[in-house]
Amino acid sequence: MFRGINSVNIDAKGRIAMPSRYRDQLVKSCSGLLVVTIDINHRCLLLYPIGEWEQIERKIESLPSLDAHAERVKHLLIGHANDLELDGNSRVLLPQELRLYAGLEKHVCLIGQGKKLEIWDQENWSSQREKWLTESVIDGDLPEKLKTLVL
Amino acid sequence: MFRGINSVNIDAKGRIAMPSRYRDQLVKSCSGLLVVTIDINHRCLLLYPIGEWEQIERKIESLPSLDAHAERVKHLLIGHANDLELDGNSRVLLPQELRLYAGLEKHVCLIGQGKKLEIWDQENWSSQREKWLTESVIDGDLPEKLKTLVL
DNA sequence: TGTAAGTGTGGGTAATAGTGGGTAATATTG
DNA sequence: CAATATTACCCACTATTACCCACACTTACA
Repeated sequence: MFRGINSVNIDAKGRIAMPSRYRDQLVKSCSGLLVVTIDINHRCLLLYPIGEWEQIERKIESLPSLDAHAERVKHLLIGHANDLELDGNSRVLLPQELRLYAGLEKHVCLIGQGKKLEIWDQENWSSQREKWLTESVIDGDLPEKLKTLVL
Repeated sequence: MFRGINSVNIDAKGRIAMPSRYRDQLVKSCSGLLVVTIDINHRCLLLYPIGEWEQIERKIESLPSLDAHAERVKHLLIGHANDLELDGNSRVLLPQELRLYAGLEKHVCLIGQGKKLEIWDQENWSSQREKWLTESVIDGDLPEKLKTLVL
């Protein structure tokens, strides 16, 4: 289970170090095999243990082929998915294509989100975070499940 | 399972190199025998391991002969299908006819899409990708399965 | 506070992937 | 059957990547 923020640097070769608290867990649960893809709503990346990803992939694949929305999701998510493996130093190499998409330069944030880690450019994350914080909550728009959520 | 993007160049003879991560898999699963045909919705090509293609071909062939849509699909897909084989350097030669259809010049993208690889001209892919990325998601139109997808 | 262990970062190097092109064999055309 | 074009099979070069080692800095603990 991923949670919390980590700030890490991308090195000249495009690698990031996996925070140490996730390492044992990742080696045990998926032998260090991960999949990274794009987030289609934000300019950030999503990082899954291979097993988690495969479940999602199966769901996406089973979507109807002739539906335009399904096709879009399939192309964006599966089309941008890349297998990764932790190296000897527990780092992963992020493909250039994806680094460009998310605007990852040097300083990035890893945001734990349960099954997955999100990878944000530091700047993008800060501004998105501010946006979320200042957004007012209008009850009318909330889905039923959210309305009844007890924190 | 094909996933992710690869940028490759078509050489002067019309060949493209199969990304290395697929090579072993292709040799094992289909002895390097592939089938390429056109995508009838986009200006790109579809590349299948021979086994996968044969399943699809059987389905297409069993479509009713007197249906106009079925006839169209049959002609376009089966009519443009070409057998390919990986050469000693793990490359395949794309027939000129199909290269022209997809507007493949020099820089192309291989997009993994589960059972198949899509072959796009770099430019076409970029613009189609932008289109998909900027398309707004209108909940009302989403198929049920997509609405409940949890990433 | 000093030492040891571990994390995050940088970078060198050998292996390999991707690319280009020569040439001989094969197919196509007139 | 000759002339031409196309394809298959090599070999060679370059850029990228995987793997390794090194070091600075933090944390843990005596």
